[in-house]
Amino acid sequence: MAGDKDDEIEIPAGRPTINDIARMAEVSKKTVSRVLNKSPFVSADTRAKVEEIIGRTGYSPDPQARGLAFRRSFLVGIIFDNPNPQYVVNMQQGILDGLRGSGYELVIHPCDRRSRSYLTDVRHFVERQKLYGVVMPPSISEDEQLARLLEELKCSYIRIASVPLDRPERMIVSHDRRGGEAAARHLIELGHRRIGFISGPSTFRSSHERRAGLEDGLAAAGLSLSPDHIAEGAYTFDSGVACGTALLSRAERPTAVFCANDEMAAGLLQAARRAGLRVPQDLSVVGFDDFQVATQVWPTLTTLHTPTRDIGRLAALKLFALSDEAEEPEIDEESLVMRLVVRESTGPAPT
Amino acid sequence: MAGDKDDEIEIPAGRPTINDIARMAEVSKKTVSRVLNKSPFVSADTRAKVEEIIGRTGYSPDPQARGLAFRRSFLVGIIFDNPNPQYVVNMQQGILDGLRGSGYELVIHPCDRRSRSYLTDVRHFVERQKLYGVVMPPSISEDEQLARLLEELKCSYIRIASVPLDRPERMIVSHDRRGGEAAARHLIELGHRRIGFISGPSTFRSSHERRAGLEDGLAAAGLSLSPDHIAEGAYTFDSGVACGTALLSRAERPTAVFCANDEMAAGLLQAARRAGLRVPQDLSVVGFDDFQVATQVWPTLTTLHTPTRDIGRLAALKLFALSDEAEEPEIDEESLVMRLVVRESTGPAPT
DNA sequence: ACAGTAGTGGAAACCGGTGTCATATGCAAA
DNA sequence: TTTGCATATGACACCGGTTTCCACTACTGT
Repeated sequence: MAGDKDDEIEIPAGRPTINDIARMAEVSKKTVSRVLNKSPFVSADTRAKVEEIIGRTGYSPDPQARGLAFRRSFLVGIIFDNPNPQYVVNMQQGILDGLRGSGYELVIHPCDRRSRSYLTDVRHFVERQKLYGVVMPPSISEDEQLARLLEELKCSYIRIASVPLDRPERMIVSHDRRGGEAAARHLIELGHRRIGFISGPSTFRSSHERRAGLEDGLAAAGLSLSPDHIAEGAYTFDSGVACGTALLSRAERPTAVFCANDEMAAGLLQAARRAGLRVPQDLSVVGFDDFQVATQVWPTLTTLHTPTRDIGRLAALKLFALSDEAEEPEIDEESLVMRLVVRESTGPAPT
Repeated sequence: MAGDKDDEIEIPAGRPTINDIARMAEVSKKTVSRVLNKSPFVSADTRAKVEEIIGRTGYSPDPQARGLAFRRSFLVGIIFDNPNPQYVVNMQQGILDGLRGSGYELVIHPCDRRSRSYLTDVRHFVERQKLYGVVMPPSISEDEQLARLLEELKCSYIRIASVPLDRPERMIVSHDRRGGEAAARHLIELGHRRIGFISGPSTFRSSHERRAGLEDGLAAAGLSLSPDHIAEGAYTFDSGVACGTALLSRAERPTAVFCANDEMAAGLLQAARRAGLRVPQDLSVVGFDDFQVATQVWPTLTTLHTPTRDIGRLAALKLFALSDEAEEPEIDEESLVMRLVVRESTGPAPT
């Protein structure tokens, strides 16, 4: 028993490791590991002692070493191709909300679905980093090839889309269709009968759903969407200008137009101004998203508020639920409802 | 020598490890490691053989194991508190441009400087992940406490700001002042003499610099900025409306106003409309940033284009240069110049 | 009193890389 | 021929965790 004068508990110099904690608590590192991983086979006394020391030293296990042993990382990825900066930032914030306090971090991976190497890039990204999971917002979420790739790589994922695409535990379905219906009801209540629609790109389901909702609402009032009053845009401001110009030059132009997003609605306002139409006296406009642009144009846009950040948070929580690390979060469906925000761009139909 | 029938080269089942490569190349794992790390002490033959096998198997080393041995990670962080989504997304894209092909990934960490735990949060983030480096755009880049914290944690960082803050190798200085001067020259050439300014929050250096540039330009023409024609905004649309309303109600109102960003310029347009002023006939407006909003308002904004994405790319490259992993990138100063984009919101001064 | 069993803790191997150090080889100089 | 040095390679420990396996308690039931 030489050198047992040194059984004083020393605080190590740098960041403590599991060995330091074990030494200070006078247990084996395995026992510390059991405490860290909440194993039931640790006596209350031992657990308390170890936890006290962990708290006092501020120890937290090294994610790399942990990950190496677990054969996975503590990183969550977001793979996206959505062109709207505000959508992206809100979604990132939401995911981080859900990750907070878990020790997981968020790694971003924007991509271009048209790129030849897109799937290979994603494969390298997920495989190399051994991601814990990924979140995919639209429209990348609708890519079945990508979903199959992640399946093959055994990487958990959550898809956010406006229609159910696969197993519900891996999906968050946004209520775009009901949003479109709310827009329709609002315009119909204001007396509009000739209601037009500017869609997003045909590759976006959200645009289809928003249109389907509009048609639901119209049908309920005995109305329908005339092919003459539909234009296909690209979710961009410029496409909104172009589609708006086209719609407003129709012989029987609509008295109200529902746009599949705010950017295009802003473009439509521009087109209306150029055509000498006053909004909302001559033309009512409804947007979708309730992003900043909705309050920065004139007149301000009546639009549907999308709870992007809430959806992001939910996505992170669902990811944890997938691997039994947490309970399936109670989905507060009400918080995901898209609410109509009435501003200046809608008014009674011209007589 | 029992079992030497098995010296056939087998392709391993899952992802290959360094051991698999070593076995297939009939060298030690250490030699493979040397090839990976470009050690000069490997013969050309051996190197070629190992590289051939690496290429054929698609092997790439595990960043976690590598990081564990190196005592650092292959993650770059971006710490930001900038409220503009488009700035954030452009910056992220730029950093990713610079990281592409390097094997590094980008981890995001938005934060709120007013939060009590902000510095602690950053410390945990950087320390736990053992980040290779971080990029800090304004205004978080101006926080000296944060810089000292990173110094203490021995974490490389690049600060992006409109004035030099510390050692140049850790800074990217944006040319906000010259941008402000260009705005001034433009307005002066159009005949404006009473030129106003809407600033950002006083905590943003960029706003000071943009104003200083404006004053440079005015001084060169023998003009100056009247205190009556200055209002302090908050870089937000609403503050632009408020400041605009204030400035336009002055007895001698300015005939042109330079806004420290586009959002506020959009707000000013709104205020002008409410005040019954036509832009640009009665009032010229110059913004700053050239973000999407600049082309989505009416009239479209004359503004200064900021090369956010290029700056982000440069930041990533500089990070590598800090640790001799790469040459100091040749800073193409010309690509960082902020160019005036003339659109509809500026015109000759009213006579 | 004597096994049988569940609860608890430790030693050693392992995850996939890198660092240190020793050794083997080739070639020029003594 | 021997020495000396630089280059090329490998053995082994190590980074900081987890898992496997085993030993040692302290209870039970008979």
